[in-house]
Amino acid sequence: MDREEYVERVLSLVERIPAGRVTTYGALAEAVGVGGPRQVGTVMATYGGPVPWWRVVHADGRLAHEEDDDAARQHHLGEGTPFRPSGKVDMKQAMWWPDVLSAEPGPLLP
DNA sequence: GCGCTGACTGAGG
DNA sequence: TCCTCAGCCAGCG
Repeated sequence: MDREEYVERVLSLVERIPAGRVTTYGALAEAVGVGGPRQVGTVMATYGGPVPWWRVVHADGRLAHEEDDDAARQHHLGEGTPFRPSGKVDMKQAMWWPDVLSAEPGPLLP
C-alpha cells in the first residue's frame, strides 16, 4: 500500500480508540500489518494532529512526547483513563487492542 | 545509494 | 523505577 493509505489506516484506528482506553505504537503497527512502531510514531508526529493522539502510548504505559505530557494527562483524567500512582497508564485495564479488520478501509465489514 | 534521525520495544543491570 | 543498548523500519536530505 502507499504511504497515504498507510497513514489513513493508522489514523482511522486511533480514532476508534474508545475514550478512557489507550493502545500502543506496536499494537497499531501490528494491526495495520506493515512497518513497525517507529513508522507509526513518524505518522503520528506528522499527521497525528486531528486525532486523539494522547490515547497512543508507549508499551509500558508512559505517555508519548513529554512536552505534551501534561495536556495528555488532562485528557486522560477527563476520560477516566485508569492511572497508576507512578503516573503511567494502567495498561492492564486501559489497553485496547485494535481490531485488525478495522484497519481495512474497504467494504470488508458488513 | 548512504547515513542520520525518530512521538518505539524488549531485555539487562 | 530508571538508564542503557541493540534491533528495527521508513522518511529525508
